[in-house]
Amino acid sequence: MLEGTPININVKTVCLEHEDVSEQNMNIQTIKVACSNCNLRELCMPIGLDTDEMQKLDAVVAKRRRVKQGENLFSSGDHFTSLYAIRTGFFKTCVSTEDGREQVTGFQMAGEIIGLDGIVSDFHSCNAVALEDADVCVMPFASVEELSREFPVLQRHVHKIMSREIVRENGVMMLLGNMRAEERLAAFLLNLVQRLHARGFSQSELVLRMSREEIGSYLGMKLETVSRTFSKFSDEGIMEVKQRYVRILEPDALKRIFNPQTC
Amino acid sequence: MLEGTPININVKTVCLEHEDVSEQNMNIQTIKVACSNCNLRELCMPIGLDTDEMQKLDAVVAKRRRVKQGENLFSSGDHFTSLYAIRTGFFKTCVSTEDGREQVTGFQMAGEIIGLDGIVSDFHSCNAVALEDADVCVMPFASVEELSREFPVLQRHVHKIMSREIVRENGVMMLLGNMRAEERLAAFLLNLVQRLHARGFSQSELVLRMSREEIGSYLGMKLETVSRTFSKFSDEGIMEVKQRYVRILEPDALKRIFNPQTC
DNA sequence: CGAGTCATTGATCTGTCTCAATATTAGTGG
DNA sequence: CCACTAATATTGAGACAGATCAATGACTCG
Repeated sequence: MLEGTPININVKTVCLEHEDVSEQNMNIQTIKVACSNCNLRELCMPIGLDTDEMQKLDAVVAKRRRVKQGENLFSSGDHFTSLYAIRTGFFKTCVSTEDGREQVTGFQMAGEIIGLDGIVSDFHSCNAVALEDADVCVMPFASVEELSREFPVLQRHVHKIMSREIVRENGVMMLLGNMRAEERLAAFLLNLVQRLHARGFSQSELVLRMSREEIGSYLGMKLETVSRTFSKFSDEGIMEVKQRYVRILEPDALKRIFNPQTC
Repeated sequence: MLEGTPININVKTVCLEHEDVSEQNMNIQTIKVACSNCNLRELCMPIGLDTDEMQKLDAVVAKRRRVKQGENLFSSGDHFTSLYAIRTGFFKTCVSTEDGREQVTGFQMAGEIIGLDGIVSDFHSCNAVALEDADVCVMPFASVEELSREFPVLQRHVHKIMSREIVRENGVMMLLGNMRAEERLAAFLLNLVQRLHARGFSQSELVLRMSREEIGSYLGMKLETVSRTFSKFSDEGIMEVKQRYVRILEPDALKRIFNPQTC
C-alpha cells in the first residue's frame, strides 16, 4: 500500500548485492548498461518490447552513476535532467523547510525510479540520499520522452510509474493522517518486506537500511516512539528486533494491527 | 506549496460561476466543448499549440459531464478510462480503509485535473466527490496518450501535471508529518486563497466549500481542533471567521505561522 | 581500543483527542 | 412566512498518545 508494487513479478534470479567484477573495474564513463541484459528489467521496464525497441532503450540508458552512502544523487534546487533507475543500493527522498525540519517522503530500492519530482519545474524539489553505496542508471528525461512518443508501451509504462507514485503518496497520507504509531510501523514493515520479497529476499527477515530517526520522519513520529514501538512488538512476540535487524515472527499479527478489520 | 500552482498565469476574465445559457440548455451528450475557446485553457492546457493542434485537442475533449453536489465523479474501484478537467465546481478526493476511516487527499477546483490515480492499475483507488455542483471535461486517457505521442508540448504538459501532483503530495506529507495544527491550517488557507486568486478571486476573502471535518481529514486533525484553531486565528485578529466565510486580515501573520523563518 | 553515532528506556509534559453540551445555519414542509 | 429538523460549527473539561528531556547501553569504524 505504501510503496508502489502492485506489479507482482516473479524475479527469478535477482542478486542485488553482487555484480560482475568486470563491470566494477571499468571506468564509470565507459560502462555500457543494457536494459536488455539487466536482471532488474522486469521491475523497472515495460514488458512487450521487441528486440529493436530494446536496443533503442539501451541507447537511452547509456550512463551509470555510483553514489556513495551518505551522498546525494540529487538535491533540492538541482536542475532536473534525468530520471534514475536504481540498480543497487537504497535511497531516501526528503523535503525540508527553511527552518530545518525534514520530512522523509519515501525509501527506494533496486528497480525503482526516482527523480519524478523534477519534471514539473525543471528543478528538483527534494533530496535523494543514498543510505548505502548505490548504483543507478541515468535516463535523460528528454530521451525518455522522445522514446515514449515512439513506443506506446514505454509511454504507458512511464505514466504508470508516475501514477503509482501518486497512489503510494495517497497511502502515506492515510497513514500520517489517520493511523496510530503501531499501525504506522506495522504498515511500514509489511510494505518493506513485501518489496524485498519481490526482489528475492526473505518474507520475514530484513535489515533496515535507515535509522530510527529516518523511519520516524517518514512515519510522522519521533525516533523514541519508533524505538518504543519496536520494543512493544518485540515484547508481544510479533517480531525479533536487534537494532536494525528485524525478524517477523507473526506476520498475521502485524497485518491485524495494520488492518484490524481483516482479523 | 500544497496544491500545485507553480504556474503563475494571469487569467484575464475568469468567470467560474456562470456559463452561456445556450450551453446550459443543450443536451449533455451534444454539448461541444472546445479547449480552443475555453477561458480556463491557460490553467489546464499547454501553451504553444497551433491551430491544427488545438483542433485535434478539441476532438479529444469531446464530452462534458455534470456532477451534482454530493455525487461522485468516480469512486474507488471504478474502471479507469478518463482524466477529468474541472470546468466549474469544487471536488475533494479521498481514500478510505476497510474499517471506514477516510483520508481526504486533496481539494480540486476549476482548471485542475483529476483521475491520475487510476492510470497505474486501470482502476481508481480514490473517490472524487463534488462539494458543489460541478461540470467537468471528460478526456479519454487513450486519446490523451495518442495525442501526446503526436505533440511533444502536450506530452510534456501531461508529465508536468503528474509531477506537480507528486510534489504537492510531498508538501502534504511535510504538513502531516512535521507541523502543528496552527501551521497546518495556515498553510492550507494560504494555499487555497493563492489558487483562488489565480482564478480571479479575492486574495483575502473566501468561502470554504468543505466542512470542518473535511478540512480536518485533509490536515490530519479532528474537526474540533480545526474549529478551535479558526477561533484562535480570529481572536488574534488574523482573520474574520463566520462559519464557512473567511476574510484574511493579516496575511503576513498567517505566513509567519506557516513559515516562522521568514518573519 | 576509543570516539562518535545510534538505539533503548524511563519520567514527565503537552498538544490534540475525546466526550459532551450548546449554538448556528440550511433545508423542509405546512 | 415561520416552525421544525437535521446538519454543521463552536466551546468546555478531562484524558491520553506521543513528544520532550535525560540517562544509559550498544554498535560502528577509523
